[in-house]
Amino acid sequence: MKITLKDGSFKEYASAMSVIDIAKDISEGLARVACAGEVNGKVVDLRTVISEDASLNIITERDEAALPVLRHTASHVLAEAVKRLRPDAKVTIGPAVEDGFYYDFLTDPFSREDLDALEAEMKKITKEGHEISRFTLSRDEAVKFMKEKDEPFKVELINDLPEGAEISFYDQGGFVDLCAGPHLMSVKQVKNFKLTSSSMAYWRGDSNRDRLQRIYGSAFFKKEDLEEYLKKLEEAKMRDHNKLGRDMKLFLTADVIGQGLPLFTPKGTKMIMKLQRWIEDLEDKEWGYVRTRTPLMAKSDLYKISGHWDHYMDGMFVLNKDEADGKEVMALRPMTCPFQYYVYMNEQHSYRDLPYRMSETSTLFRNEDSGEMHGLTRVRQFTITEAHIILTPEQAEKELTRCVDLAHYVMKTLGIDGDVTFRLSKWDPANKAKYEGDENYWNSTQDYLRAVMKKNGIEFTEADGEAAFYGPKIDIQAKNVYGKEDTMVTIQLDCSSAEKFGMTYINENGEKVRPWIIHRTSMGCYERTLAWLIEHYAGKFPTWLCPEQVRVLPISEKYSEYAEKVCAALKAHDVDATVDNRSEKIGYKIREARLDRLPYWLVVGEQEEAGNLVAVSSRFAGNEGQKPLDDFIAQIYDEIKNKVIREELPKEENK
RNA sequence: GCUUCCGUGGCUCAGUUGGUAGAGCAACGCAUUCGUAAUGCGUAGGUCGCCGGUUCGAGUCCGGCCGGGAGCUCCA
Repeated sequence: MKITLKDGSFKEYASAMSVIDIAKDISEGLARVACAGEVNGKVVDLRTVISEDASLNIITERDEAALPVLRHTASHVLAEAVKRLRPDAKVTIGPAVEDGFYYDFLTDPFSREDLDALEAEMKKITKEGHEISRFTLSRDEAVKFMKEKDEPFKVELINDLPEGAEISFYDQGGFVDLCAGPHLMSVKQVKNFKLTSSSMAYWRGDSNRDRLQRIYGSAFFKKEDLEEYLKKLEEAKMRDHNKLGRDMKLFLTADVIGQGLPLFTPKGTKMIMKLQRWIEDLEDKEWGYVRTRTPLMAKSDLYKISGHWDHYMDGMFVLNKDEADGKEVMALRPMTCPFQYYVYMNEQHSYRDLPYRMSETSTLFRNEDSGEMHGLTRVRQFTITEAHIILTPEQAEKELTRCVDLAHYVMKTLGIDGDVTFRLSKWDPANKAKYEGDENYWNSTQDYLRAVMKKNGIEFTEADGEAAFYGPKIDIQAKNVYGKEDTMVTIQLDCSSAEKFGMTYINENGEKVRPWIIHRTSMGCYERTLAWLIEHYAGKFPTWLCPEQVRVLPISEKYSEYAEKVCAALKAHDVDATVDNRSEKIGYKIREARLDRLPYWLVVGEQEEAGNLVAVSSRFAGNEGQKPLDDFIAQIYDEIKNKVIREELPKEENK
């Protein structure tokens, strides 16, 4: 048998039966993840390899594939610890996930103290250092085995496995768990782990079934890696827009106003206005959009045509629902689509006019469940640069590409293009009632979007059940500091709404035909984009986006007149500048300017006033020394105009 | 909507077994007029998220509501 190692070398062994010995052999020199190997690209337990001519890679702890094995084993150690401290707890499943693992139990909630106690127990278990052995049972035997252990969830899992399947178990010296593997050779190898949090989860994700307690944790081979991971978690919390954005006085919420209804301060508003003015000009001047302004609400009749009444009722704020006093039933709009369609239909269109690109800075209302709201990323009212492009089917491919290009340009300019992933959001064939149109419609539109992305060389994932009810989407996804994913930009293909609304254009043969529609955003809603920017830059935004770009710091009140003059000159060049005129020492003013994350601050005193100079300091270069005022104005004007993203000084130098 | 944790002055927090609120920073005032990360002194600021209950007495115990976090579910 040939064993190939990651370094390219390989060893010949006489018998497949000795594969465990092989693993142990290798483990002494190279590997600690000794019972996991890769056969034909799949990570398996070496003990399952029986073929004489299998060629496999032994996974070493240096391999990425090793971490899930470690973490999965850690989850079994956790399960054993829980069973020791709470014998009545019922075990369910405990997989490795991105960055760690979890395990779900049917038991009472866990407090932080419980988690600490479990960690201590886990350490005890790993010190006991039992070997992990694997054995298999037939399905009937397995059911009997888990029934004896009184583990109903495991019994259910086993019953769902195909008949005749060989069911594997892992025994770590007393605690035995149903598991497909692979695992480490010994619990001894589980060393650097941490239980991070606990929460509730439903059995099989079904809110009608048992409520389980989930414990999250992570594990690493190296202590340094665990420490770095925990440090990263801490740092992530420091960047959390929901904390930082409030601290920086960009937005607030008020109990009496309600959940998911953020209020923007002058600073936060300034940032949003900068984004909005930029996007509107960009779309109109360079990408061929026209602008509309349509009502924030409409009669229910409109939503009945659009399909929202049937497919999106729960997500809407409905007014006069009971038609009291004979008042008409209205609803706040959850999207702009149908409104813009009526603008389109206000006149007759020729194929020569298409694509007709209508954009609107559009405020939308969505009645999210109370538990869904989060900071600025999930709110009940938000404003989005939403466009609907009416076009001929022949134009769709090119226009979809243009939409992707625009979104990409926007993200690149914001400096956040590296954070995103693309997703083809498809319907859910198992839940057809949620969607309009038949299988044919969905397959063809999904194929269309897939082809466009492939043609543009975009890497993407595909997800069922993420489509709009009227069509599939290209979604551009970004993760927040906690690793939770949100849609930033969406580009949707809709070949069905035109029919519902009776939209037409006149084709080359003079016939009235149905257009296709692209629903798209270029940046995502302003609230979510601001949140993303706060987290990406940890509040240290590129100069052009900063609500306060320059602060002029007179050394004493004697120079405040000159400071005001400098400030006025900056403002005349569209720079957001202020003067700190307080009678504080210069060191104090500088400290505050830094803590406020200002890109630039200008110290002015006797020398500067005499020479019409400013002493420039910045987040990017520290103390840049004295410059003529006009030079500085030219420099920052250019930086703002071109939306330059300057590199920050390293942390040590910039505290 | 569900589970769980949390809610003390603008911010960060302290407040011992229930005895009637305290610090630092910020703010404000006065002094200081200062050269690249904290000048000094003083003043003011809280019905302890809201409502109700237990108690002679509740920031502290109990219940409900509102709001915030994490996770689940949902997400056009």
